[in-house]
Amino acid sequence: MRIGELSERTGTPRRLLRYYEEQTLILPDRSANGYREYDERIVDRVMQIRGLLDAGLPTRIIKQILPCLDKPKVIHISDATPEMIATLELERDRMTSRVNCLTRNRDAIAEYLDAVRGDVRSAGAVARA
Amino acid sequence: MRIGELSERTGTPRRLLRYYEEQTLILPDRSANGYREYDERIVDRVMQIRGLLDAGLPTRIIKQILPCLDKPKVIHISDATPEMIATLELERDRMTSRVNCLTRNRDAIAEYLDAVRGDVRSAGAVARA
DNA sequence: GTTGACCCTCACATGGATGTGATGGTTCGA
DNA sequence: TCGAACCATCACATCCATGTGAGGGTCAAC
Repeated sequence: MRIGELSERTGTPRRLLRYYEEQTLILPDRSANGYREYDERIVDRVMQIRGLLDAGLPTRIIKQILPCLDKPKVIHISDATPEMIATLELERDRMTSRVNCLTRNRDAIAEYLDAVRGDVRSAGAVARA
Repeated sequence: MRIGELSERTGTPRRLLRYYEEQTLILPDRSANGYREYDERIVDRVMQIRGLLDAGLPTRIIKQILPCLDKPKVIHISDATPEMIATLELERDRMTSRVNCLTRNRDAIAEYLDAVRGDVRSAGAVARA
């Protein structure tokens, strides 16, 4: 597919698809006329990129973790340098921290919303508690 | 405490503490000489802000969700406008998405790391699975 | 063969979080 | 009283993800 379709299917501006390519997160090939040609699988990858970006990871990090998320993992095991592994461990832990932080705060928001949605009497009861 | 101590205790540059104040995420009072004076509780709050920022939330949103995370929730229930509630619900869902995305990818990284750390035979076994 | 809808490559702009430094006031101990 | 170590404001700089648009090819349909 070409960039327009990918853009629509992923809800991602073309500009960003080109940007992700520039950051070497994706690597479309080109048809004779120079148009980018995207593989079907790239759809999922773009979604993943967006999700991670939205979760606060910079493209530099995403670029490093993407390769080890591909299903046939073993291919990439060979070229795992010690620094690479250290980076991944660190990033894994950072992601865990993020998950914890987000979960904690989301639960608090949910709890608040539940309280607000509850009728006034129950809210008053909470107030007196 | 003054800004220097808060900075050290939270690992946050002074610059950013002032920035968060400018964004009205925190509201220190001032001593006679104009120095910012921070309450003990602000330490946790700053950590929370940093965590949320790191998880990809903009200060604008953080500002909205912080009030409903304070323990005596009920105080803020009264001034909950419908738009406010809608915003919170949306943000709660966005946070859930982020948690899912992060968890998924973190688990994949962890799995990869386990595979890399494991000996070659077990990696081969995974490959054949 | 022209038009419209695609695509390309620049390149400059913006917004948000952060860095850095200039300039100057306050406090406190040597 | 002087100097170090705080603090203040202000302003400009940077990085990164994104927006926007100019100037120009490609191609299919009419």
